[in-house]
Amino acid sequence: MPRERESAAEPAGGRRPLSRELIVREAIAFIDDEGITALTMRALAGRLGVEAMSLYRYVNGREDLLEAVVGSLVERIEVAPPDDEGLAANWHGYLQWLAHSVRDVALQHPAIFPLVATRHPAATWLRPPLRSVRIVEQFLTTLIQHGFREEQAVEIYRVFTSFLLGQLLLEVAARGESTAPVQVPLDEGDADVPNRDEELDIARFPTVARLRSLLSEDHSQAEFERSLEALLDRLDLLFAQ
Amino acid sequence: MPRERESAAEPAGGRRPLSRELIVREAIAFIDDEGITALTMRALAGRLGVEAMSLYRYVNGREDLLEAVVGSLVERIEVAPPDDEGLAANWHGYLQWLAHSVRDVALQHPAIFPLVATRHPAATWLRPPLRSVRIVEQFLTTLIQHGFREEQAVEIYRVFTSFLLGQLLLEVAARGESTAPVQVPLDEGDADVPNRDEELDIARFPTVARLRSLLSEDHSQAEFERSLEALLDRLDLLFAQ
DNA sequence: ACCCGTGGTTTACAGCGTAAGTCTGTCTCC
DNA sequence: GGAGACAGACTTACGCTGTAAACCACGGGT
Repeated sequence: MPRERESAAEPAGGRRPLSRELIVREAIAFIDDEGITALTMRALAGRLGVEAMSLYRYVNGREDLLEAVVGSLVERIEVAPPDDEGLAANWHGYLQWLAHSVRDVALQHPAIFPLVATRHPAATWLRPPLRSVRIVEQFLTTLIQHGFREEQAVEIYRVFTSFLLGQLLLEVAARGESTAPVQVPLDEGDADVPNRDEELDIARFPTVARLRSLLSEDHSQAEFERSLEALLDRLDLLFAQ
Repeated sequence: MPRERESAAEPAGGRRPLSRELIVREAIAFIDDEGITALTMRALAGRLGVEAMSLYRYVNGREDLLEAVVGSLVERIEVAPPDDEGLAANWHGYLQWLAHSVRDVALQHPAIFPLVATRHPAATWLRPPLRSVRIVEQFLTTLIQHGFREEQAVEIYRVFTSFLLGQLLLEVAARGESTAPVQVPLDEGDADVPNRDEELDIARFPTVARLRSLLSEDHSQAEFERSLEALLDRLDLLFAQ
């Protein structure tokens, strides 16, 4: 006798029943695969083997879906390092760990992070829908319990967040570039050579031309670590206790 | 005798003839007024007293229009400080001036800056369409001529850009919040109280609750100056010459 | 007188988000 | 067993979007 199933509504298609979580998860996968502009209600529904309007029972329209997607990613940010690594013992360790946690999520979903960055910069994390209070809470309490004054903690929160935002936005963009397939138009050959004048004008921009390869190198990882270190050192200096 | 007009095609309607520049300018004003999602080809055309399809003679579709909008804003960034202020004499002065130039543009068009930030982080400024090579060129040459090695100049460019990006994204978001009218639904009173549980849970997040006013204060201006100073000092240290 | 480029309009269409109605199978209570 | 109730999907329909394509008006140039 087969193990009982909690839902008898399985139409023998092996299709999991719809749910908000499933829809959001699939939306994330979809955006990862095909980009955010390709995400339409119908297309997403199709991927779930379902009609578009069915989604509306679980999701309050496309805007709400995107909110949920962002929320889901924010949820994945770990708030506290595992005890056994002793990272929580000093605030350097904590901030370092948090930065990497955010970075991991951002790099796992490069197509979504810009959305997170523009719709939920730290400034708006405390407005409904409250997406990440728990991160802020953890952040502030950790710093305060390590001896910072309240205003200092808040200031560090701001500095730290804007640092992360800029750094990751750039890194995500850089990676998207290097991995993106070169967009060859594959149109009819009618296209008149329009991008010749777009070519880098070596006469006008000699330095950029000379340093081009240097500029397009990807140091993201190392640079991230170094900049993070620098930020922490600076905080050390600023708030020497 | 009235001064002669260079265009005899004026249909007595007082309407300037269409042009790419005019369209882009109007699009910027539109976004400033009504936000980016409200910008549709028909709406913009209507504002120009013209039919939607007329825009397509000057603009290669909506996507191209947005590109042009971003490009126009990037163009407005001044590349070099006026000679008479002596800011170009030291690289601190130059970077400070450049940072403020970018900041001015960002704060003048808060609804557009996120678009600039996500579509044109520094990493993509060197790919066609080459939007801001001249900024990069000026940046690099200035630093190099002040004694930095080439790799240093490139690294500073990266650090500086990610700093600006994060800082301004946050500031723009913060300002948008404080000035945004509180979105009261004005629907029928049918709406069941759904945002009660969204309220800040004081029990679970005591620190955030306590520091809420501190967190929502707007120190953007002062903080921007301070962070910029700190960054420059750090660069001083790092590349002490 | 003709033509043709310039700068617009008109018409048309596919695809979007989504409001509203409808079907269908299962659960619950008698 | 029968009768609702109801959840979870599908179907239809509407208004709006971006945009392709065809169509005019008209002001010189030859």
